[in-house]
Amino acid sequence: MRYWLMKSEPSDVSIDDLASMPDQTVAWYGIRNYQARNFMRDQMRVGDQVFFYHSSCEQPGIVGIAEVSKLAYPDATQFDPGSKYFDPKATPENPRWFNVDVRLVKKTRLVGIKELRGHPELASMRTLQTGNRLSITPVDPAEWNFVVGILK
DNA sequence: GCCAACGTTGGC
DNA sequence: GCCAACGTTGGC
Repeated sequence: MRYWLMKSEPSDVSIDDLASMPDQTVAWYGIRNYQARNFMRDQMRVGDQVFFYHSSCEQPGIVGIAEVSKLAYPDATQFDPGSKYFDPKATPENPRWFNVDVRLVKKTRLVGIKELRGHPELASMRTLQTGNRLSITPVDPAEWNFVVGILK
């Protein structure tokens, strides 16, 4: 089993939005970065554990734990001309973008980016590196366990 | 709103 | 295949 960190803008889908979804599950649509897509399409498996992270907001940080509940499948928004995620180069026969489904495991306290950066144990966490622009990043088991430890 | 960082695009 | 221009991300 792998561990991941997935960023979402709370103005788009917040942890509370996720909690109120049917089955507390959401399709992780709208990823238009190849590396992030490849993580979902090639590496994510049902049961993988995910830190749900709020980005581009007043208090960026980890706000919950979720899990992959469905393997990657074509992202429906790429075929929708009315969507801002529409991709004219994608066809149902040749989809370009994929997403997994993610289900809430539990909300946690907010562990802000500043707090995360304050722990030397997390110094090499992908998402904390300057210039990191990936919205989906792998998390080392040691990092995962450390963060779970400070959540309490 | 600023801006550093970096991915993508497209002309050559 | 190079690389300049452009767009986007995301913390501050």
